[in-house]
Amino acid sequence: MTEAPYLAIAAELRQRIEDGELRPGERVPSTRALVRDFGVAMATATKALQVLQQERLVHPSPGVGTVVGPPPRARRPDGSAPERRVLPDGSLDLDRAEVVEMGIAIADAEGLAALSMRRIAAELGVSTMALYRYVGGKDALVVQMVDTAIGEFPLGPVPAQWRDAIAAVARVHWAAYRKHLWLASAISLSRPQLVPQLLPHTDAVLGALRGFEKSAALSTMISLFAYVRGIALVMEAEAQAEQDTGVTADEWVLRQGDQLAAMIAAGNLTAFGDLLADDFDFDYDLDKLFEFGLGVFLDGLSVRLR
Amino acid sequence: MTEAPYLAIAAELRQRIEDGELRPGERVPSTRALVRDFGVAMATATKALQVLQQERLVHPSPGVGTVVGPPPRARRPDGSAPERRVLPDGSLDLDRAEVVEMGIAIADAEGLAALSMRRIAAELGVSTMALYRYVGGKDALVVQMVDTAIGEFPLGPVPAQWRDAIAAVARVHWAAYRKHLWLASAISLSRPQLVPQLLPHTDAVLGALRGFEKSAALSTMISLFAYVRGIALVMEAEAQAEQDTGVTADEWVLRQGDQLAAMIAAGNLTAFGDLLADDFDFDYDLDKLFEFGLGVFLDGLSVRLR
DNA sequence: CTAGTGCGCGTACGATGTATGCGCACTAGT
DNA sequence: ACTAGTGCGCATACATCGTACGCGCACTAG
Repeated sequence: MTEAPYLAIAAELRQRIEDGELRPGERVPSTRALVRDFGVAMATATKALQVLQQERLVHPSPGVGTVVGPPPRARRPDGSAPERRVLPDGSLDLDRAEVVEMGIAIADAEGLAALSMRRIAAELGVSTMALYRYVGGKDALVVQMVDTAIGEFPLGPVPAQWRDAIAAVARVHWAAYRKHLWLASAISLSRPQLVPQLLPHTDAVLGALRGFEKSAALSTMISLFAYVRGIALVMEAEAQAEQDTGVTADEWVLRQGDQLAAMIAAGNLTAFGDLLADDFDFDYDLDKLFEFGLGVFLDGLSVRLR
Repeated sequence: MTEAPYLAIAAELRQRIEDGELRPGERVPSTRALVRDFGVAMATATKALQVLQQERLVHPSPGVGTVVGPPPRARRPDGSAPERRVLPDGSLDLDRAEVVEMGIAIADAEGLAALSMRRIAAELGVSTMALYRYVGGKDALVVQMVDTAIGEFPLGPVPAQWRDAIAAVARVHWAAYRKHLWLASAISLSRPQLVPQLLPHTDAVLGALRGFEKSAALSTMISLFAYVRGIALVMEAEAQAEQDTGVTADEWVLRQGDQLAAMIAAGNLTAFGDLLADDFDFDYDLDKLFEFGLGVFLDGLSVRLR
């Protein structure tokens, strides 16, 4: 799930193209040639070429082979759309969007753990492997999901005051996490892939802090996002636990109360004991919690950045 | 991996014991009886009884059955330790510790993704299923790993000043995350299970904030831990990516630079562009980053809590 | 000695992500 | 018109996972 067999072939071909060894118009080795030369299977070679195609470095020319260079403007043979449409430029974004949307829908409803390629395929009424024509793999799919999920929450006009601006970005982030509970862990799981829709957010924060030292601005941004995601993860864990066990946090405390009390007594955890002693009822409102932490962070920034 | 088949049986029996329907000294249904009555397999019944045994609600009496009540003081038949020792009280903590240690070792070296029951078993030179006698399942194992990993970092004396106290706890946490890169995501993944070794930490924070409003103290604690884990996740992602791809963050920026620049240009992300424009070199030191954010947070608390 | 117990672990099941290979529609060249 | 060769699409199959299952064993009470 984290390996890369066909990517090596793609990389090699890409190198050859960039070095000018393969010039535009020339034919890149056919899938069968790749099969022979690299000792791999047909589909692996196909996938390698597919990668380069998505990068628009090459394009297939039926009956000829795969040639170097971007695809020509599509000739629309008119009509004959095979149920699922293909965009004018030959890319397959429309179907990809469908797959990604379905992924998001499943993850929203049942969490990232319930997200499987088979599940998506079944839900869309297509075969499992058909998905791989649109998304490249599960990891890539998740990155796409993250990107479009964040894209649902555009920034809007950013306030002039740096403090308000930062708060606005943080709240947008929070809103996204709140709607898509899986988002927080998905962002951390997917390697530091480029998430284009995230760039305006980082830009807004950096812009708001333009007056300050650069390293401080960068540190601030990372800290801020780390904090927001941290709280979001708390929220996700709570939601998942409740879904899995059917027990809310309050009920859990009630049920585990004895064990907890015993441990508190055993470890003479006085402060903890005090907290539970008087019937103090902490309402587990994560929105308030988030705003509290955000306020603290911003106050701290005011001090630090003068 | 997240279901509970044998636990239902355990719960039912526990209920019967607590209700007094099964009194101390009486025999709980034998494994074979459970197999018959619940329509499950032998091992499932065995596991159910094992659960109650670990809770010390029942104990096995060879040749008789499993009887209600805590186990008697062990008779040591002396010698005859079958290679792997068993503790005097009959528990199996020693071997469990071995399993947990091995899990930690693997996760430390290759990340949580590389952690599998088979792998642990192979590394220990035992059969896979033998592990289940000591740890109950992978989820439980991970919780154990988290607990002992945190346990490696005891608190020591907590400073008197609330600010210093909180900082001390946060730094201990950070040290733990730093040594065990998998810890941050493991804590979030494992359900809100009780992690005993964590209690002193929360207690220390709550104790330091005793003077303040209770809900504020609790919010502060959660926010603090969320922040620390958030930064730790950034660190983990970076480490994982580097291990998987063999590319450091700096190299990545260099390599992806073009793509990034294109996106910046396309989205007119001016602030971002400025940052990359002059050859500003952000040294990606996560320790400094962590301290920066911690400082901000503490400054903010000073303001908020007066 | 026997009948019954719990224990330990080898085997096997049902998931997963995805590499593999086959049949097909298609086109360029003859 | 025909053939040889292409890329495409998907059904099949594999490796890996967590762990439920069931068998054989050592043991003890009667």
